[in-house]
Amino acid sequence: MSTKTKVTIHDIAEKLNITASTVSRALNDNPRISDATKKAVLKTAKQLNYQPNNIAAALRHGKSYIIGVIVPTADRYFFASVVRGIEEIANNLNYKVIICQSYDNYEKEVQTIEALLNARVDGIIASIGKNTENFDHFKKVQSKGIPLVLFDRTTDELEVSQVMIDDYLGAYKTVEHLIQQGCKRIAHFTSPKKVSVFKERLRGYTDALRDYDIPYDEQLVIKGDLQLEDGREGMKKLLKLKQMPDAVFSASDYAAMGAMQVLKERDIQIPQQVALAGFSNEPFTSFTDPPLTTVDQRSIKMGNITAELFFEHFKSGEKGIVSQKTVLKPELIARKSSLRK
Amino acid sequence: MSTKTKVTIHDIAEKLNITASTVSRALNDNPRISDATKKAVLKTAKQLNYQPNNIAAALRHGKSYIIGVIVPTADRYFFASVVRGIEEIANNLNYKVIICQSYDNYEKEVQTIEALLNARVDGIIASIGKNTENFDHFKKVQSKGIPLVLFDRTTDELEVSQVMIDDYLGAYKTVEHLIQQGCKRIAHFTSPKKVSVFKERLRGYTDALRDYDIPYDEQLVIKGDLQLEDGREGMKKLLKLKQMPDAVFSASDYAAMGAMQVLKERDIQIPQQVALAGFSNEPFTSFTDPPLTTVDQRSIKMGNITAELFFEHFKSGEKGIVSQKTVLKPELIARKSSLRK
DNA sequence: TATTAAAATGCAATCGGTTGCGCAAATTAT
DNA sequence: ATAATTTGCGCAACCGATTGCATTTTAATA
Repeated sequence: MSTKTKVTIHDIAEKLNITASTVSRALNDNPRISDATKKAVLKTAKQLNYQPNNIAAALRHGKSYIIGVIVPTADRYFFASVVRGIEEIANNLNYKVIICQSYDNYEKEVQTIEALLNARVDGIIASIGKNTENFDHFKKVQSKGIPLVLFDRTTDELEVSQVMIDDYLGAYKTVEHLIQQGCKRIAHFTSPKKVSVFKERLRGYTDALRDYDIPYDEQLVIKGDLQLEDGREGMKKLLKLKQMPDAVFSASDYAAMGAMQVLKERDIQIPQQVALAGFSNEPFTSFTDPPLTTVDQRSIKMGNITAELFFEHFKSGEKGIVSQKTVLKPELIARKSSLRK
Repeated sequence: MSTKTKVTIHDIAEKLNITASTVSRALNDNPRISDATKKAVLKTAKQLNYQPNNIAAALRHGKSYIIGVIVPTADRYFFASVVRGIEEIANNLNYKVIICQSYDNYEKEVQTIEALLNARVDGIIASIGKNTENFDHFKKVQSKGIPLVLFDRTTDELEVSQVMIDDYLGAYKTVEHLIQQGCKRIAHFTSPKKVSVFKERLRGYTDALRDYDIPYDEQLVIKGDLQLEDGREGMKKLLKLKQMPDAVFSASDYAAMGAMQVLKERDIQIPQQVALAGFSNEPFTSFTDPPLTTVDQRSIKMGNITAELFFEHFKSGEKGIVSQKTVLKPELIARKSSLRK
């Protein structure tokens, strides 16, 4: 009850015989207002059950205190935790976060950007969809002077601030680790998509082989969508080669898991016969048998840093923003799937 | 370039020598506007690089086309996919979704509600935090006539529409399944929290035992936080009993996983010596060895239904809303961890 | 051709705060 | 005691789009 019509600052003003301006200032703790008035305003605000309307404020000063976050999908651990990391920071600064999923669909991504623009979000944080090859929608965001920061799935075609992990290093270290465990024919699961992370991991893979004088064998590089099923098929393909690999470094934990399943079905010893390593440190990797060696992407940290970088841009005003690239060091998590002892 | 000052419908109007009202109507495809004018408006809108401002529209008709979703944490698969399910529906109806995490923290939950109210979201969908025992903040939402729907973690203390799965049934079926596999001493991991889902699962457990004439043994019911570590400790505790259980039904997949680890470390055969079952169908459960029997909570479906229920309320206008309780049937996913064949 | 109905557009208020500028009262300085 | 500040608050425009009602233009009917 009580909440008949919406109560506004005008109602408060009326009841106190002052103006809405004063009420507004009082509520915002403006120093130009006396403490007495402030108290009175606060009191009647409670009495009348006043609920501020951010929309009106947002309209007035063109700031919504909302930032849009676009991820391919929110139900993958990695993205979910980055979002969590972003939210932690944003919330502390009184910003709300709108989460949008592109489902790796280009059109949806474009539409989402448009919707966020219409909603007048104060900025956008995004991880680019797998199939995106045209970046005009992101350029539009920038041209409107709206802060934009990309994380993980980024692109060089945009002069934009970005946060990612050193995928190259993560891959290099993993392959190096496999080599040190005695592996000599190391296969790699990668993606044909033009997403930098996969290209970087591939580069880390080839460079590590080269540095350790292991010949690069094209047959051992399997391209696919990196889902579990792709890993299964990739592994089967590898097992048909004249010479079987003695290790698989997958650019995705899921594909690595698929490979593990196939190996176990065929009673091939992991890691003795074939060592395995994935990428992302998905939660399940520690639960498999054997636990899967993988690379941690510092997801929450990445979210924190992305948000911090975002707010830096934000404060640094319209101009004078120089795009900045932050690269986090990934961490190799060596587990039994690759530890030959 | 070009985007000097913000261009509004007034700019379009000026350029065409018509009024803003006409532009507004044209943009909204109002039938009272001639096609010729509409085309002209659309054209100059593009020319001027016009970007609609939803905030102004929102202020005008008190609708933000945004709904707030509160989950304890967004990086758990279950919640992430419910959110995904909600988003699917909402997006199709041109609604955006603000995701907020309560981190199972009561104060944060209250603050979040307040923030969403200030943001004038058109409604709120929430899953209650574990530690919440006072529901005034939710009552406030209702008293303001803002649609509220709860999912999964709900409460009877609120006359509110809710969507959940039949936790009782899920538990009952699981225990029944274990019994049919020949288990006679079935332990249960549960939580001491006052969250209905755990109470229901416990009830399903006890009822199934009763129906199959298996004596209830208090020692076999372990209360804890249901994390992996709690499962490990619970299992160790159980193994110390004079008479070991021959099955464990855990109210959480994580705790079940902990139990599995302990059993494997001690070379206790699963499911022959101890059968295992969890709850939630977390993605990792199919990757464990043996794969873990569990109960699927239809998370995406739950999200879809929750959103649909929400929008029903929404349309049914202010009054005439009767709270409605939707219960989804869970699905027992019997895997090797419990199949004694 | 005059009359009326229908179609297309304009007018002006409104949504709920915010804010630059101005004015009067209270306080301090000279 | 008078001038110079400081303090506290009001006035009114404004943010950008929406909408009920009025008005004008066009088409239809008598």
